[in-house]
Amino acid sequence: MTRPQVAKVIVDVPVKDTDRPFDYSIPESMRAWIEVGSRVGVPFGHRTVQGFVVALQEEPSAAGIRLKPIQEVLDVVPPLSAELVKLAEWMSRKYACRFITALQAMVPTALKGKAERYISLGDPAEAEEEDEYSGTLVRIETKQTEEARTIMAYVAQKGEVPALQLSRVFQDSAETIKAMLRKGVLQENQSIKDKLQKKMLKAVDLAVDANEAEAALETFPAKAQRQREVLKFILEMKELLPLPLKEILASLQVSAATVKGLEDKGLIAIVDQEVFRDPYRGRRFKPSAPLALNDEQQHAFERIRGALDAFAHDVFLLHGVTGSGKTEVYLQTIQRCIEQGRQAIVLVPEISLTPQMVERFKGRFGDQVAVMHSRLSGGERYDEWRKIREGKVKVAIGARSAVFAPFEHIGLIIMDEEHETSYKQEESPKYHARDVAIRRAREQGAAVILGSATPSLESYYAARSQADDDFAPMLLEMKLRALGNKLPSVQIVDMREELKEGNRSMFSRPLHRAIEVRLERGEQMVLLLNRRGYSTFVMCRSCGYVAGCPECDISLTYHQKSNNLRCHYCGYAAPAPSVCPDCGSEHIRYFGTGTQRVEEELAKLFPGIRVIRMDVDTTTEKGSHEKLLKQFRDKKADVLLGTQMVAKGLDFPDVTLVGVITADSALNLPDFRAGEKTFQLLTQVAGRAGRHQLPGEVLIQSYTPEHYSIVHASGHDYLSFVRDELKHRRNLHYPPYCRLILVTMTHEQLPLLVRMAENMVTALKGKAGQRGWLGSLDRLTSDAFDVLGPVASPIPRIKNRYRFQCMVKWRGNIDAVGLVREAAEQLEETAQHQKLQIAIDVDPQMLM
DNA sequence: AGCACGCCGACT
DNA sequence: GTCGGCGTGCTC
Repeated sequence: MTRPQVAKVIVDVPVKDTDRPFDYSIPESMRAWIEVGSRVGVPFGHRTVQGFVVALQEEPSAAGIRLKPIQEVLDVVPPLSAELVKLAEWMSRKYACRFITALQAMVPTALKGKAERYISLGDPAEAEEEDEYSGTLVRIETKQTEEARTIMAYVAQKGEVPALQLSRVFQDSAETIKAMLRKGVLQENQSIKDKLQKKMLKAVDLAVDANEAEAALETFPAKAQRQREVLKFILEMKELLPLPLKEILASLQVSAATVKGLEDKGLIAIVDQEVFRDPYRGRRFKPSAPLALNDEQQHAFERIRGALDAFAHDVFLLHGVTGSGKTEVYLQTIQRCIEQGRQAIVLVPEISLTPQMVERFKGRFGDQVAVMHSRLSGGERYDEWRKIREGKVKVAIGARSAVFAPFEHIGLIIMDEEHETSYKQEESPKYHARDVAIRRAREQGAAVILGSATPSLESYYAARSQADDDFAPMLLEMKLRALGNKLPSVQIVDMREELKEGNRSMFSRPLHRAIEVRLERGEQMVLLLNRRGYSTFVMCRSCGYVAGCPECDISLTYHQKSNNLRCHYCGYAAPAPSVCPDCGSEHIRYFGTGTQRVEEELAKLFPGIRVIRMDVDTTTEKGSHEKLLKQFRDKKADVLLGTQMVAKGLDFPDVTLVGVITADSALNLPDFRAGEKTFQLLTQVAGRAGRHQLPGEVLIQSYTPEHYSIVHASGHDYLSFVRDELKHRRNLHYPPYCRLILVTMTHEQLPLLVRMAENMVTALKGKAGQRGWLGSLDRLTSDAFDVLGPVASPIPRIKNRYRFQCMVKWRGNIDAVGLVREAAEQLEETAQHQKLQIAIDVDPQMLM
């Protein structure tokens, strides 16, 4: 039998020089365990690092070079499959990131092991040998000294001591320890240690077969009746073996010694069993049967089922108004997928991964569902992940990273709220889960559903034009609400008029009146504060001083709870000043309409009003988000007040009013998607009203009520919005009419950075020119490549590093990312010693 | 990234 | 004369 002898390993050293496979020999003992996707510990330079096997070879490639052997295999089941390794490789090209960065993004952080050093006694034979080579320096009589003897005794007793521990215990003996290591009296070895350990539980299993145990019951000695009871119990529960020891002790009120007695008789075995920390353990979910589908749902379902049955990798864009019953379509297609023996992934934006959502999936599919939450602890998340890897579940539901769920046979990937920006990861690998999902599905013959009431312009345009071979989703429309009720009426309130009429409050008269009415009727309401672009910064009204971060050019945010000012970017914190540090004036004030201020205002205007505030301040604690929503559902409050997070996916039957305090605070941001964001947010939040029997009303307060985003949102008119927005995008050459790559360069020294940034633009243009791509986007050429900038980044300095950026706009069938990467590497080469950092963001969502 | 090797200042 | 500063070079 020929087994591969060489493994190609990507090591966990995320820099350019090591971003390639390294070859290792596979020791005989490991050959049966190592696969593509295995996580291994390998000697690398002067240390041990973690790595992933990305390829295997039967024979050593070139003769001559002797390979180091793999030191250890870190998991029994490889955490990645060949399919995922391939996907990671694709990601590293598509998003210009290191291979290892992509691989690491696919496994839970619990599996990011680091080497730990251990000290043990050296092999005596080798110690002698070593002595031959050691110079006069180490010729201290190690074995003779009292100190050395104590250390050796300590190590001998423990067998293996973490190096750190040894150096702490014998702080003053550093020299002796070093000498002992050199002599070989002690030896150091490194081993990769995971961040988390599997939780183990003592469990009981039969050691003999059931019949034999039954027989033993008959002949049990009279004085061991307790043991007999235990054995009987175990036999009764034999379907559930192994049983946790704790349960047996509790159910039968016996001591561990009794059970131990059975083990001594050889009838049962006490084993260590891995515990899956189930965050939903003990919670019961109301089972739900498939609901009847209306015509539109049925049509969508049948189209998708057709793709599933044909094992086609079709992509569907399911455009359904809020409340049109997209989730039921998801559930029934997943059902179909499971029936086929395949697995499904459901991606949801982090903030809509609410208990409501989880409940619907758990209710339908029970414990076949694994949930991946950002608020799970590392261990919990690892356990959910293992359920997937080990085939214990059929459905994975989670945020962005769930797209990497390690299933073997994926049939369906669903992305709910497809337009959400949280699908784009802002740290490296800066991937978009939509693109990864489509790529993965294509390789696997799986179907994809992108669902939204407000699809992103990119997706909608691709579906409409059917131009792009890579991504041309089929459009499925659902225009009616599933329960037959109408979309809520939306009224826009012109806040300029309010001001003219002398109303300086943050509540317009219509909104004020509407709140009053709800309070009288005992109905509930949702108030949205669109705080994007707003923050509670501190400004002096006398001199205009604004409190800013000393290391990042950004204003500090005021936090009421701790009464301090904090920097969003670097974490800098300072106490909030009571007088202006610049001019000494006392007229220093906190600006920006925070949710706290709205809450205070509500309390003042409507005495006795019960408000639940949901924002970053009130939802940091684990489970607080759920708790607040449950309180609101239980009618413990009249108002749910919050930022974006109240707009998404919630479904409360008694909400009849949705108020948007300021619709346009995001419109003026320097972001070409500002209009789209505003439209989406308004549409989503409007959809929270009147979802059930009671009719809903939506009030949108705005200072720019004529803006097409606001007008079309109030009319529930997605198509008109798209028409206007596309016009806008075409004129300004923005996606979907081209694609973007944002290149951000940072350096401590500004003049140097500026020079480098200019070099970058020159290099990009030069390379594009050589390839004949350089062309103005105005011309209707199919291939185009243009570079804008360099300019200072919107946040020009972070953590004392200046930031400059340039923007590549391109389209056509060209490898634009490859070119950018090439230019970046070339620049890093020439500026190697100058600490220039270059970050490439492909298809950026945030331009700030 | 780390870790070792290597070549110049402040100390016993 | 050494200890150690961190520049720079390599990792199958």
